[in-house]
Amino acid sequence: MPKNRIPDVVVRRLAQYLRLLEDQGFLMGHYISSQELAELAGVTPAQVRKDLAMFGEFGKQGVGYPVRDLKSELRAILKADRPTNVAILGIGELGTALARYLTREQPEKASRPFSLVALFDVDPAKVGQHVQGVRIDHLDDFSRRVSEKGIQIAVLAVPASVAQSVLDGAVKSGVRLFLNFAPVKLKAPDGVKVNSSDLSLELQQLAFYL
Amino acid sequence: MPKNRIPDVVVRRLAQYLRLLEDQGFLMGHYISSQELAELAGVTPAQVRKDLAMFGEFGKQGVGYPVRDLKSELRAILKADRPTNVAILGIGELGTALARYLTREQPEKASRPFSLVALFDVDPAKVGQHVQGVRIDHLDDFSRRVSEKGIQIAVLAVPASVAQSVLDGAVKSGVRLFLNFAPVKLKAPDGVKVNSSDLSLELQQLAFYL
DNA sequence: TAGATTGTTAATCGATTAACAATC
DNA sequence: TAGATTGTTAATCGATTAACAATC
Repeated sequence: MPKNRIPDVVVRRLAQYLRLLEDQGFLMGHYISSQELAELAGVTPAQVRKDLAMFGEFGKQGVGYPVRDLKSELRAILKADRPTNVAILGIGELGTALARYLTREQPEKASRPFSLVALFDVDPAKVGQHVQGVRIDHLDDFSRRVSEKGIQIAVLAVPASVAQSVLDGAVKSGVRLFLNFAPVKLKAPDGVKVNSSDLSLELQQLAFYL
Repeated sequence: MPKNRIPDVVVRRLAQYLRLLEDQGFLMGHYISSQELAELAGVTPAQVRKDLAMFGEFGKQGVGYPVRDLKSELRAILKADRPTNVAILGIGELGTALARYLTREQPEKASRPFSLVALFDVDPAKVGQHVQGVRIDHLDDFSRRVSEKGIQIAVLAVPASVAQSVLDGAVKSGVRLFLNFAPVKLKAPDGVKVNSSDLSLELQQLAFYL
């Protein structure tokens, strides 16, 4: 499965489909058509079929996709069938909110694929405290904890001014996947993926439509 | 200026360019070339020129774009030259973090285009309390406050289960621009714009690359 | 079988990049 | 003027949509 060939936007839609199936599972019969799934997701049926066909032939002509199987295929593709270990770097207001969010109760039968395994900050007043039962370590210990705790994804909730250097350090420690909340464009070497969520950019974009 | 003709992705890059100019302002001379701006933004020079050309001829051949003028043009385009009134709906952990974020100190000369003017929740224990000096009102008062406070953008930080109905109510109250943090796909009528920021979708997308 | 829906190919659409004449 | 860089047109690229034969 050459991931380089799969557009990001397809992966995003697959995650969307999976969530829709998990949310609405109890309302559905054994099969769901591309038409029905498309309606839920707000896309075209052709797009649903194309997205799914990139990973295999999951459907049955004349009937649709078997819901149970489709869910487990999607979970496997997205690695949602196993726990993924997440660390948060920067335990300010936002980092704390994200920690709570990640450990919150999940609704009904949804899989809970993310485990919060470590928290980091540089403030001596914070180091040693606990959030949601997870200890805050000093950022200097990050490298050691990557192997100890098996950190797979690092969430950056640090100030913009230090985001790039924190990222660089984390990359050196062997982490390849990042979700960045600092309002800066980060540069990373090949093989490292950085998704960004930028509140002020989102708001600024909305303001254009005023 | 027919906004329908401007792709979303262009607006997003313009906001990015503006931020880069504001962040790096003190390092720059009077002019910046599309080449230089492109490097900062991580895009091609042709894209920078094309994006800017959609709104006018801001550059001077052989020289580049005058930084001061370009900044103020971008601010005008993005409405960052005037305050925009934002309300947050749902003052849980995330809503509180967002409130703090929106009222935080801004670095140096950056414009501060967003004013947090109102907060809403349905929990009687929260109504009447203050966050960052702003009172939490009951969501029932939303409609009244829209006109009183001139709410232009509503940030949805409510639970996923009620996000759609809260959105519907806010639309009835006359708000047209939304930033949604609930992990659900929201439906809105034409003329209403909803941007979404979905943490679990971002993480799920990263997990694909494990 | 008849009806329905998939998987896939071909057509369309839109955005990005390249190229270059205009011009500062 | 000579050199550089814009604004814009044309070429490329990639993703979305339409269409339909295969087939359950």
